[in-house]
Amino acid sequence: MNKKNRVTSYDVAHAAGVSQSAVSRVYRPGVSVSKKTREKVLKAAEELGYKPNAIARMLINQSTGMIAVIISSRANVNFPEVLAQLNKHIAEKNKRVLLFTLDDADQLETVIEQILAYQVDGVVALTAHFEPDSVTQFAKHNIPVVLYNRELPDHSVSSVCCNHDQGLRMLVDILVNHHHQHFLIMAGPKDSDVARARLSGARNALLSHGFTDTNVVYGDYSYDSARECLSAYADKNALPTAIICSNDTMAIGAIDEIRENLNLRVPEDISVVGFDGISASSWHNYQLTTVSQPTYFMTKAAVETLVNLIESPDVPPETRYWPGKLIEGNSVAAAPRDNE
Amino acid sequence: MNKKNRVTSYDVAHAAGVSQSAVSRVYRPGVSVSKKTREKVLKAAEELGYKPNAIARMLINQSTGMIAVIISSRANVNFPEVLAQLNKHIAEKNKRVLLFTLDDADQLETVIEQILAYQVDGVVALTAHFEPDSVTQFAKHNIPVVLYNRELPDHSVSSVCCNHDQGLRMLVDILVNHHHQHFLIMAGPKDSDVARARLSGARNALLSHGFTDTNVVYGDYSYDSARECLSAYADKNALPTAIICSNDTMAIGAIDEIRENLNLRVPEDISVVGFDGISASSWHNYQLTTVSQPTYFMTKAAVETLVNLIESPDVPPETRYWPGKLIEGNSVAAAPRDNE
DNA sequence: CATAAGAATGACTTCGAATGCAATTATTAT
DNA sequence: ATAATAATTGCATTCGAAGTCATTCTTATG
Repeated sequence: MNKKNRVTSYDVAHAAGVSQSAVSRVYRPGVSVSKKTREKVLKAAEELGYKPNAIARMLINQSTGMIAVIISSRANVNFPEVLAQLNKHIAEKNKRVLLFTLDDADQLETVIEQILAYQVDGVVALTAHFEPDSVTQFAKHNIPVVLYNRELPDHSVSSVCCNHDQGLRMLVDILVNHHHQHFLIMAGPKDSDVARARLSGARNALLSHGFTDTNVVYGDYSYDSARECLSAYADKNALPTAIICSNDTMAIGAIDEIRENLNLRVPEDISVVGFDGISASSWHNYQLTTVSQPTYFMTKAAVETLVNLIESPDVPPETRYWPGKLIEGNSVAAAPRDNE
Repeated sequence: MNKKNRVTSYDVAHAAGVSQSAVSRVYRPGVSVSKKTREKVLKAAEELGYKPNAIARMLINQSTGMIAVIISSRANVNFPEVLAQLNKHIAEKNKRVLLFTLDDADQLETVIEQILAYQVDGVVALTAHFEPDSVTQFAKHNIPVVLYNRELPDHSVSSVCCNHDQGLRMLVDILVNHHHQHFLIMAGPKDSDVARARLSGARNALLSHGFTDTNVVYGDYSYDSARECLSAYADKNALPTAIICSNDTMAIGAIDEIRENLNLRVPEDISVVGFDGISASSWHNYQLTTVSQPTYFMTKAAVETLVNLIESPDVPPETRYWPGKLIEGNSVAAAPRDNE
């Protein structure tokens, strides 16, 4: 035993009267050891409280079994769920999550250094502040990367994304079917990839119905920002009959602002749609029409893609899109007549 | 370079024309190296893309710089915030989070084995399924543990907890000051420590005002469960004038149920209080009177206590309580008169 | 200029488990 | 019983960085 009184394979070997190799072999599956030795070793290990040292094992195996997950703490609402599910899927692959937070660009270098130092088997990036250059760094060190809800322009890195275009098309179709013609897009922060994807999804969908130049206001995904920017917009513009919000939290903020300060009704006067399918979206007062991301499948796909890359580094990068699921609430109604 | 084409200190040493020891010294602070050698080494390292291997360093240093954080995925709502902040504070101490999920008791052994194998420097446990025996196992291996919002009966392990008793006393005092006399406690799941602490806090506070035998219904912290159990309760019992909910999500559920199905007003007919201070609690329709946990300080304290224990293992276990912060909303009003 | 004191350097060993190889033992066939 | 084969076992080495120790090179001082 050493100073930290850790029990090593040598201690067990000594106690069991066998060699260190024998002890090691008992803990490696598929290696031939006689019942007798195995029992002696396990008995001694039990008595001494021996647990194989994963660090030493990593060094010799050239594989740590650790996956770096990079998140930004100011991420959108469904991140806890995503993280928990990622963790679960990674655990099922018998690997572990090493967590890194990346809040602004100047931490980038430090975080990457650390990830490289820890010799992780792979990286899942859930963060916006992650430039193409960074990805290259990992590539240089042969560390597979999967982006979550983010894609690079050249698709040189594997990604798993929700199909925001398709989701927004479903929402816009519903609004158009309800004869809406005057829209407002409430977008998320400009530096978020997801927000950008949803904004362009909304624009594309509207365009395909012939609506050009729809007005856009920018919030920061929060309830308060939604109320503020809608209030500011209402001061200077004619109100739309339908608001397309880039997430549910802002949609809820918009609904409250419409009802409390604009003194109008939802959905009778203004229809509102969101995105994400957070639990609050189904609460009595809101009952949002929204689209939920298939988080379970997306996280599962991300982990599978990554593990695949770890096992076969030559698999080319793939981008997997998952369709959102429409949740029809009660926040959309027929557009009020223009001449009312 | 080896098969994974990792660059080692030997490669750098060779390229720089110095010994491996020299390279190592360049990366250890406070060791004497001449400017000349340092420059040669850094130049070679830069060219080769050398990053010190943290795994090898761990092995020789007998310290991994990793903190195991154990969470249960079905944890309460503010877990993402807690996890993000924990991670931040841990990163500031120049350590890393290794994440483990513990959803039910039968995973306990596996998770503990893995944590021990990974030679983490310490453990932060945010989970209910964590028996006193488990803690003993870590003690046996000299791994410091800090419990978050959980304490052992014998206080043999350090804990950082929100003072739920004090928080509920503030809430109950407000209700009593508003002349309420008929209460209902809506408690969280029976197997959650936090839920138990809040239940007993509510009972104690009521008792101190002379109210005994307050009725209790049990939800699972969710919106739907709140609506269901309140609805079931209302079918068979006289309604209280005040409902004390063990978290904000249930308080919101209770409010919606009161308004939508019991056709009563909040706060005029029934007052409702919550706990947690989630962002939805301040939304227009709810404006809950609630108590928020000082998450920032609690997570900071947890990390500091743990790091302390890592550096000085003989520090005795301490339990630190943090007071909740009262948020006065608009969900409490004077109790309606009995003879109304 | 000689010498002591100090700084810088490299050879070698350590951390703990895994594995190729050679030696040994057990098993099977003859 | 004996040879032939297979199954175990232990020795020695490996993974990559860090630290001990002895040695060499500087620099300052009398």
